[in-house]
Amino acid sequence: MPESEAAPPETTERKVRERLHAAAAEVFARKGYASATVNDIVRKAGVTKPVLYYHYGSKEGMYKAFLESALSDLEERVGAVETLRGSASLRLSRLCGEIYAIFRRHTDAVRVMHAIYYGPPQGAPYFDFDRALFRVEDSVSKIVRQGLEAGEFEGDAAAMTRAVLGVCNECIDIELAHPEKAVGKAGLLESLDVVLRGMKREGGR
Amino acid sequence: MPESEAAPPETTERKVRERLHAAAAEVFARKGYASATVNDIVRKAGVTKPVLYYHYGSKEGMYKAFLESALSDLEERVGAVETLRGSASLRLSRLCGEIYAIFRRHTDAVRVMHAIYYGPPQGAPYFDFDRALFRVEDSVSKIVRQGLEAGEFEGDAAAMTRAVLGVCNECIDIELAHPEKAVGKAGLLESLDVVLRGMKREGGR
DNA sequence: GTCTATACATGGATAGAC
DNA sequence: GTCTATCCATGTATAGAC
Repeated sequence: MPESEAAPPETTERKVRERLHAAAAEVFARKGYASATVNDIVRKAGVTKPVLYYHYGSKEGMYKAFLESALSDLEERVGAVETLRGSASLRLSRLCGEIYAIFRRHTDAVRVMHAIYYGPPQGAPYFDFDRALFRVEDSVSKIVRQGLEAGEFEGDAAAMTRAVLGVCNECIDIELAHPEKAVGKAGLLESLDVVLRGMKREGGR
Repeated sequence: MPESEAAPPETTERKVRERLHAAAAEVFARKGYASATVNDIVRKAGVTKPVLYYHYGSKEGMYKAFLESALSDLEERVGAVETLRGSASLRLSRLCGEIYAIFRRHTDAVRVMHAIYYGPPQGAPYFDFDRALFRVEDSVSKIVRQGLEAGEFEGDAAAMTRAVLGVCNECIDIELAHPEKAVGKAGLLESLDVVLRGMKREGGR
């Protein structure tokens, strides 16, 4: 990033950077890191190659800036939800709803992250997804344990945490693979309710 | 599976094909489709480039053969579990256990599939994952509906199906991202039990 | 800051001998 | 069936003018 010394009409530079950022998001999401080319990105952004290198240094720099902006937003919003009050069930609903909302805001980044995190590294540069994802896991885990202490829940904390995260991820996965079959926030909360209440009929067993 | 079986002195060809297959599995799983190179595969298999082209035609043919063998195994085993009898809960446990076992047998293929199916296509050739995955989903869904009809379960069938698949995928995802944190079949069944019984304490609310 | 033109490396695929 | 050597397209990155 060059040292700009009080240059007011920087609107052009800003817009170029943003256009590159948006174009990179689309291209990386459609092709993955390895298969995405700098040519693809600059073409979509309506600039030439050296412009990308001037602003982001390399394909790698472009990629990291793209992921960084999405994941920092995730951490911020999950942190905000942690301050809410109410029953553990209610707070889990809110948290899951927020996770889903973040996914909708950053679908491109989630798709790329998903592929790299669970799949082959694709030769992509290292990126610390764990920091943000552990944040989410800890947030769920904390609410579960509070529910246990309050006598609202019963069972194994780790198994319950996995079940809650499982329904969130399942609904996100469905939408990633088949957008037309998306279940939405409503479908997610419905599945969360299954986990909270159980599938078996009351008194059955 | 090659057509002719009555050729005894084919041991060399067989071994070469199998070595290539195994090498491709490792390389695709470590690098993904786009980033994996034919050179990587032949080097690991201990053969030269034209040998791969002779047996599999192209990088694409190598890739498809690799996935096909894993997914046909998946379909076959899921079909076998469908014949079992017992309560819906028990059959769901068996099915989830089998899904996990298949994942363990074909971790490489699952990793690659996961990335392509939920993530960017990576410029990989089209492969019909849906056929096999819908088979799994239908299998779970059918048991859930039978449980509902028998009065063993209560709730929304689609939401319950998502919850069950969610715990399976969650446990698989954990192992894909952090093998050292794997919860194993036991952990999976524990989480499935959470879904069956519910997190909330009996009588609470 | 942005352009044109190009250096340089790599990868998929094949020709042709054996 | 397998080898050596090579073709050719593509991709990242940069030099140098404006």
